[in-house]
Amino acid sequence: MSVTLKDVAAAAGVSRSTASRALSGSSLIAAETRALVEEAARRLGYRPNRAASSLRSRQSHLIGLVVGNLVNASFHTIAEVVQRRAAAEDYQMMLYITDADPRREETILKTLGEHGVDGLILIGTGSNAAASNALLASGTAVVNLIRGATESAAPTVLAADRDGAHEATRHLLELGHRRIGYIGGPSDTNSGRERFAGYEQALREHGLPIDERLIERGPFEPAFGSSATDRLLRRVPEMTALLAANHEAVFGVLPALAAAGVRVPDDLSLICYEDISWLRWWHPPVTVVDNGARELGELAMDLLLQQLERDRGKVPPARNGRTYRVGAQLIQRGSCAPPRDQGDDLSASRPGRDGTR
Amino acid sequence: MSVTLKDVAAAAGVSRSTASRALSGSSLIAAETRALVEEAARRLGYRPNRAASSLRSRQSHLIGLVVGNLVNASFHTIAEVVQRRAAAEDYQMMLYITDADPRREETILKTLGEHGVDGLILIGTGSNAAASNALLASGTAVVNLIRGATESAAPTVLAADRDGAHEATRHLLELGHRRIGYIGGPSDTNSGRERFAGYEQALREHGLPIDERLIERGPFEPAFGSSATDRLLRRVPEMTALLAANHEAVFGVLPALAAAGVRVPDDLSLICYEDISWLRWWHPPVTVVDNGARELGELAMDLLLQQLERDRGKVPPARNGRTYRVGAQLIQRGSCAPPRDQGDDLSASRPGRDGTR
DNA sequence: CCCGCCATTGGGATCGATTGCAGAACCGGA
DNA sequence: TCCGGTTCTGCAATCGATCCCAATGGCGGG
Repeated sequence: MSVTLKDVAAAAGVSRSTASRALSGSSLIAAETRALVEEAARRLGYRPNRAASSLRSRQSHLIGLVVGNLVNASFHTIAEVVQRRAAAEDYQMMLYITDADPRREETILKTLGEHGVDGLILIGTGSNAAASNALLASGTAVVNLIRGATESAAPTVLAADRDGAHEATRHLLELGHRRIGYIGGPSDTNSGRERFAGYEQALREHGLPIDERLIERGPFEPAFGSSATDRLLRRVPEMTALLAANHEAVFGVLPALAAAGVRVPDDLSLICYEDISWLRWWHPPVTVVDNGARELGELAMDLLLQQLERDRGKVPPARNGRTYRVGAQLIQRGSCAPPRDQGDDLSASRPGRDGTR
Repeated sequence: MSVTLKDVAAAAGVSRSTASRALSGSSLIAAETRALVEEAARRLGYRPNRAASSLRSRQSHLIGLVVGNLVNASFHTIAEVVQRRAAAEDYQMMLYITDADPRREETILKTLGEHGVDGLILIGTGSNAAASNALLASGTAVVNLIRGATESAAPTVLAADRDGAHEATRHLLELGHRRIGYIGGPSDTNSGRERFAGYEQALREHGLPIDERLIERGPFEPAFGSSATDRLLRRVPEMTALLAANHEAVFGVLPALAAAGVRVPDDLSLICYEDISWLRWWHPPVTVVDNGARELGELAMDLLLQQLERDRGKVPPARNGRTYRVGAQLIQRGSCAPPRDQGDDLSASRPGRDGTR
């Protein structure tokens, strides 16, 4: 029913092989023949049949992106970047959502195999190294992103979570803060562990003890951010700064602070993790640690395209599980200030706003 | 290199045709033969080659989802729903991002054709009805979502934007508000027009005039929300309620209100459009109009699967461009209250918080 | 003037699964 | 025992593009 290569060949008065070569940019073809075929293809509105093409050539021109969810700002930024890059290189992106469920992830990896994706970017649960290695072995390009799996043979792109948290904490310390609250993710996650380590390290470097009362770690949910904030405020009223290193929790932290009448940065300096566009519209604009979602996506695509290139050249080199890091960046805005005088009476200064309308 | 149907057939001691029929759930096959083949397939770890399958059967088991971006909460909710449903029905989802650029959209629609997607859900720019109709004609199932294209022959699923804005406005009117501000999207968009119409209608039904000074319409950006809020507060200090019907602008409206020291709902009642999970964690929890993103996605998938089913049954019935609406829902939380006494002196009552906690 | 090389082109097999059609096996009834 | 019918199975063609291999034609050098 639709126009096939055979039709184009007939219209151009050449054979199918010649037509194929002309359109696939092969070098062993006369320039004028190519022009002839291209013209015929255009005239007939020829659209190649990808199924046939990938059946024969074993290249699907499909890449898969597996993410935990799309709500997380970093994830959908990455999805946008990957889709854009893929399209530019004539690859199509199939998107999969695991909900952080290893079983769903496993199913997805199998399906990906069936469809013969050429490449795969995996923001994984970390528990399916075997399945992803199987794909690698069968010739699929694989890149792990954000969450590394130790036994994976594929390259891994990680955020510099430890550095980011370290830098943020140090910034607060250098402003003079000594009682710095921490709201983070669970310790069985990569980012939860690393960011906490950065916070700890910075304190230690300043010779400060780790005060458990200043620390709240819990699930990636707004509700947790809200309750954690309340607990911190109640437990340690003399806290002068807060590092909110759990992205989802930030949505609960901000309103909880507002509800408690805490003024930022007058009463409390605040740094949030992961840059979400609207945090710059906050009042005051919030200082954040940008984990570089865009760059993470770009680097992962670079590595994937490299592998893809190599596979086409049929030079499968020593695969390695090298790890790359994308640096974090502290973006200073208006939510941090030196702590006020310690002797200050909190309750006296809180009720009034400073009135700048 | 990998296991093919031929291998399975050999292992089970049957022909390729029989093996194929056994695995594809054909009815003309003996139960025990099927069991035999299935067992062999499992044992060998057979994974069908989708490219070959779709070449022959003309079914790609691929569906496309085209969205403008992934930042908008409704869009990524829809992406999640569609992906989930698709996976359950053994379809794979390819995701495309247009950035609301009609030219990109056109390219994407063509590519979708090449890959022979079985179906397509299009949150379009509205300007490529021709291309999508071409797909429809070539046997691809198509559903338009959120943004309708008048000349499209495919069914369309829309949000009840007019009703939603109408209900929200009426709610404010019934609480006693008379000066209700409106921040909305540009009038060349579907939602921008419809929501404004709902606002207008409600006012008219209450015999109130449309006051241009209370109205701000602009781009889907946080920055616009912020500046629009400032302008409204300055221009009409006696405004007692605000309907923020521009989703992206909400991110600017909330901080702008906080910055201006406006208390919600004491000084101003507030309703936002589109339910974003963390608005319930706001202080106070924000009353919203839920446009039903989840239901929009579900209904679009239902319609798509229906078409897909029909195509398999080879009963292409009268295609029609019927339009469906998913009702909006007012979710009342804590950001609305009756207006305070008109004679009240605003400046006198503002400094103190009402002291809870 | 003939030979051989290079640059192109065409023929036809091939990728792996699906499917129309023909035929085998089996059943019961006459 | 034979026949018609039903149920299941196998053969072989097919989908559309790719690519190995052989063939063609032109041209320069010996």
